[in-house]
Parts: sequence; C-alpha cells; structure tokens
Amino acid sequence: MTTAPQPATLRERKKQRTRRVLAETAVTLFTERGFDETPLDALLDEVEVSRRTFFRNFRSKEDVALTALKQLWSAYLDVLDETPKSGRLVDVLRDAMLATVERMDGDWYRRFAPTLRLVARSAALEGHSLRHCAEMQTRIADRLGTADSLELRLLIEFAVAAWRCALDEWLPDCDPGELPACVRRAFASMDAGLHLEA
Amino acid sequence: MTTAPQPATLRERKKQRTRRVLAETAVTLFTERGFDETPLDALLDEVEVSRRTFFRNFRSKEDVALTALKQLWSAYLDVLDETPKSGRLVDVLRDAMLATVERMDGDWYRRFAPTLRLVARSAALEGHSLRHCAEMQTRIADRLGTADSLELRLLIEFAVAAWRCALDEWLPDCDPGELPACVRRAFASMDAGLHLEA
DNA sequence: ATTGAAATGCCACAGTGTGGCGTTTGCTCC
DNA sequence: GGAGCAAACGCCACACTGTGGCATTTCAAT
Repeated sequence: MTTAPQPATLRERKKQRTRRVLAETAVTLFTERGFDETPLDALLDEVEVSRRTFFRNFRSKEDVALTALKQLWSAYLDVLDETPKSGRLVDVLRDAMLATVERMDGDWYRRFAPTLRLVARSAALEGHSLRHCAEMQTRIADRLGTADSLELRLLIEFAVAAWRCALDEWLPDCDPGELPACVRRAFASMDAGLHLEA
Repeated sequence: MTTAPQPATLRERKKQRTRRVLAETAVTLFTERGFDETPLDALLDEVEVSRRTFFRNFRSKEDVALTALKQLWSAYLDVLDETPKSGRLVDVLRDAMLATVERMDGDWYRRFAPTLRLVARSAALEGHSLRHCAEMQTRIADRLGTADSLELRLLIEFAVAAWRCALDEWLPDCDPGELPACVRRAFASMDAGLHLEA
C-alpha cells in the first residue's frame, strides 16, 4: 500500500486532491481521445482548474499522464532503501521490484494499466517514460554503488530493461495478479537471452 | 565510409545540401548556445531557410540535432542486413556495431562527438534519443526474429544498453580510435555485470 | 477578527509545429 | 532554346505548450 501520510492542513489536502483528480481525469480523458489528439485545455476544462495552477502541480502534459508510473518508481526507490544488499545484485533489484509491485493498491493498478497503454500509443509519452527510467537508473546507481563501475551500470540497465520487458508481457491482459509472474519470468530469462544462438 | 550515392539530379543535390548544412550548423550552434536555450529561428536565420522548408526536411528541432545519431543507426541496420547470423546473437549484434563504427568517416565523427555531448546536457534530446533507440530495437527484432520471443527481446535490449554504456565510456575523450575498444569492453562486461555481487 | 502567506485565476508572451497558397526553380519534352 | 509541369520554397496564419507578472481569493495563525 502506498500510505499517503494524510497531511494535517486542509489547504494541503485540497492541493493533493486537485493533483489526484488531474492525474485520474488525465488518464481517462487521454484514453478516450488519445494523448496527442487531446489538447491540455480539454483536461483543464474538465477538472475546472486554470492553466497556471496545472503547471504548478505538473511539469508538463506528459508528466500528468505518467503519474502512476512515477509513483511506482518512487515507491521502488523507497523499497530499495529498506532492502539489505546481499547476494547477486540483480536478484536484489528484482526482489525490490516484486516487493514494490506487491505494495501498490487496487486503485493504483486501475490507473497504471491504462497508463501503460497510453505510453504504447504515443511517441511523446514513450520518450518521457524512457527518460524517466534513465533518471531512475542514476538514482539506483547512487543507492547501490560504492564506486561507479561499468559492470554496475550494465547491471542496472539490464534490470530496468527486464522490467520493461515484463511490462510488455503483462500489457495484453493487465491482470494485477499476473504482474509478479511476468517480472520473475523476464528476470529468469536474462541469462538465456544473453546466450541466445541464431 | 558512408558512401552518399551522389544523386543525379541537381534539385536533389541542393536538397541534400541544405539538409547537411542544417544538421552541421545545428550541432555547432546548439553546442555554443545550448539546445534548450537556442530558438529554432536562430538556426533558420543562420542557414537562411524558411521554417516551412526546415520542417519539410526534419520532423523537429530534436530531429536535426540528432542527425549523426540517426545516420549511425541507419548504417547499423544496413550492416546487419549484410551480416550472416551464426553463433551467439549478442556477438552478431556486437560485431555489426563494430563494423558500423568502422565504416563511418572522419566528418561523421566530428559531428557525432558533439552530438553526444548535446544529448548528455538536454533532457529533451535524451528523450528523443532513447525513443529512437527503442524504435531501432523493433527494427533489429524484425531482422533477427523468426518468432518474437522474450529472450530475443531481452537480448536486443541488453545489446543496445551495452552500446549506450560504451558511448558513456567513450564520451570524455571521444577519440575515434578508442570507440571500438569501448564497445568491446562493454560487451565483454555484460556477463560480469549480470552476476555482480554486493 | 486581522494579518500574512500560499494558492488560484487571468493575461500576455515566446517557442514549436502544421496547413494553405502563391511563387520560384529546375527537370523534361518538344 | 522555349513551354509546360512538378517539386521545392517562402510567406502567412493558426493551434498548442509552457512561462512570468500581477491582482484576487482562501486558508492558517495569532
């Protein structure tokens, strides 16, 4: 569960509420009409907020669409901080991802699945998504690396690549119960892939 | 060598020439003033072409900046088509990249190195670059895959990731003679990375 | 209740990318 | 070498994204 710490002040709760409504409405609206085809104003009219306040809460149109994805990565980094690093690092990264996926609640899954479909359909979203992955990779490296080695960099690249492959396998059905199996399968296939023969 | 087939017609040569001048000027201009900080009009004024003709030759401001990168991938796909696929596929992909890098001429290297530095400094360029890599991955899969398997997908992800790591190692010096060694080192470290222990 | 800070809304602007349309340029056929 | 034709070009106007200034509202805290 992504436990929202229930901010004490009313003002803060209102702000969080508009953030949440914007992210949810964005996913449904973009799903209905397409990301590239839907002007931002359509979202602003729907939620009834001004352009100004939108850009105080989100960096861009892509940003709001990818909220669920970013929440996952944020949770992943949290899990990684709590994880003891022992044994093969690729297993550490995989188990952290499994634990993260386990923590997310049903509401998140209802936003995550359509988000993935949006990314698959829009080049702009794919670009932002990949860039965000790259940023997460540097964060992961900071948390793992005593020294910044080529091997470590490769390892993290491979783990994130395996994660993206797992999502591709999960995408057709998007059954929350199946995601861990997809992750395990992708990570288990890494060695076989690397040694694949023609 | 990237042998430009010398288009017979003068009209076509003029078009190619403006394309080339735009790409070259873009790299130098963006290097001097920064990609995000330089409006497109600055490039158009410098080369003296209208906005309309620019967008007939390039899809976006990012596109023109990444010309050298796209040329490399185009050459890579050509090499891959001529390559017999035998043995470990990861070696096939690596050797094809080595052969591609070998083919590029000095002029290309003079544009490629600053292009990489631009990508490292601009989030927008990094996003476009990563998306282009993703597109190339599907192209590679088409050329390799009889059936679309998880292992194949992973393999291609890993190979492209290794290539990007090689570029990161090459970036500080950007000595054309050193690039093959960086590629070999990155690909040789894949197994070690995958089995890295904490 | 008053005061101060934070959030919002409105407005204007820079920049990117697209489409229409008339004009120029170079190719081709006579 | 001239006429006709298609492609490329330049100019103009427009939609959309994202930013900054400034007045107004809303909540918090005393």
